Amino acid sequence: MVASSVLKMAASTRPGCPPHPVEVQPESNKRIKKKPAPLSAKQRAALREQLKEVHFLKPDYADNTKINIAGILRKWKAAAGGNRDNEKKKLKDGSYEDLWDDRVRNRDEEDTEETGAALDENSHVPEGILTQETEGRGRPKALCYEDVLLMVVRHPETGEDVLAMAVKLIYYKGADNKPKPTIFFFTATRRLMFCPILVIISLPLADGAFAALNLTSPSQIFQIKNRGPVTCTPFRWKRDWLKRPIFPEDDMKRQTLDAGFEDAIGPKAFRRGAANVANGNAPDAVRDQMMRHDPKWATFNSASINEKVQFDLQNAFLDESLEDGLVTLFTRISIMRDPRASYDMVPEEVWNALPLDPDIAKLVTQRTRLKNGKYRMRGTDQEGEVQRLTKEIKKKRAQRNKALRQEYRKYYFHNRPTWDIERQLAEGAAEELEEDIQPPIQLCIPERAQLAEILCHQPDNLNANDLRSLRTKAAELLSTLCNKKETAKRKVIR
DNA sequence: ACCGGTCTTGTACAATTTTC
DNA sequence: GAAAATTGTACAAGACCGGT
Repeated sequence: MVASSVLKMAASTRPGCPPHPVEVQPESNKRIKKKPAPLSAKQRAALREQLKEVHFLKPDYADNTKINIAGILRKWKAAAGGNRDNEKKKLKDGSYEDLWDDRVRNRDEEDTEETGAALDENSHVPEGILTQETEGRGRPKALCYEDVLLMVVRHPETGEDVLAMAVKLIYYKGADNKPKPTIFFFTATRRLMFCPILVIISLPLADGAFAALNLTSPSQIFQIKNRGPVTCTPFRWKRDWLKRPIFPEDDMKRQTLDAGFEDAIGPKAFRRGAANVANGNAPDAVRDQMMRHDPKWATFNSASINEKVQFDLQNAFLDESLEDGLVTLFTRISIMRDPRASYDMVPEEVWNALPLDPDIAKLVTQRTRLKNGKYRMRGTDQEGEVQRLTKEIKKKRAQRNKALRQEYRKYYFHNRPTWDIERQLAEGAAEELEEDIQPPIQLCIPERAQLAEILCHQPDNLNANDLRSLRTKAAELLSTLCNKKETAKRKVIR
């Protein structure tokens, strides 16, 4: 189901920001790296044997992974101009300081890291440098750690200590360029699949971003209680992590296609869905709160953090009841779902029957001619050209295959119902045991498989304790998963 | 025109198959 | 038996697009 996208999101697209992303290794260094000495046949066989057991690899992230949102990058450049005042003023008046506590104070930090000079934390960096920083390598405008406040709060009604989360989005929407700081509150949901807190727990654990050094497992997080008179205990992030993105662009597209939806479910669908559901179930005011908390409420200076939190948390708890609506939403989307469909569902015969693409054929001929019967081109004059052709061929083939996959999907979804009808009529009343087959979960990484199992097949009526341990388990799996990626799956030669 | 996205192209890396 | 080619995962970043 949809879970796979969640898994994918968490596992595959983490930015592997090194603790100090500063000294940028010259790219070439990595590439110059010599090829390892060739192995003997025996060694190779041994290695092959060993690799049979390998089901996952460590992700190989770029040194300086950035969020890939073109619009934001453009804004970055543009923001060097006058546009920043708005934001700066907001920060200056101290409105957010109590809630977003150490953020403001830490604002001038990258510089220290960069030069390696240990500036003391109270020293002030001139405005100019600040602006420069923001332009160049300040925080990305994606969701960063500093935008997320995870905390244990006392439930206003039950008095229980529960996890809650405030997420601040500055540039989340708007027809103009103006930042619209908006704070969303979340509490844990009973349906683990939709639980935002689960993710926010797992990612920092995998990153080691919690300020509390001995905080290393999800179960510890769930254990934290409010001690003494406080009713809110926020988890702080390590300073290094404040300006780093929590997660980058998602990769839901292919995953949801894999799950057999006719159209990929994207963030848009979620958003639209959420709005629709709220429209049906809640008065406008509540909907507005759900979609966008008025930024003004956080701007007053007099209130204490606890007041704020409490005020808004009540609304957050209200939202909880909408969870069921979300389930409904997925049901609605799922009407057109066909579990038999997948990303690449082109049958063998079709692949085999595929006529030669004239363009590709031409390129291949060209290459063959260039190679002139030789196999090894290293050092020859034609080497470069042959490589170029090889690349071109590869690209063309990839495009072609992709087009075919898409075409076939279209074709399938269009015709499938007709085929079914025809078949039914042909077979008369021959009762077909209508398979509501859940596609089996087949994932290489054990953590991913287990997690999928938990999220997809979560039992409905768990008691508080069981739910809690399941939640813990899920968070553990999720954070482990962050450090693994799938190996490539080789199919039989086509 | 701009925003918030998606699509496409290009790159690296590693495992595997093909070719000579 | 090793070089060359191909394949699949993943990341980067510009191109492109539809809605307002």
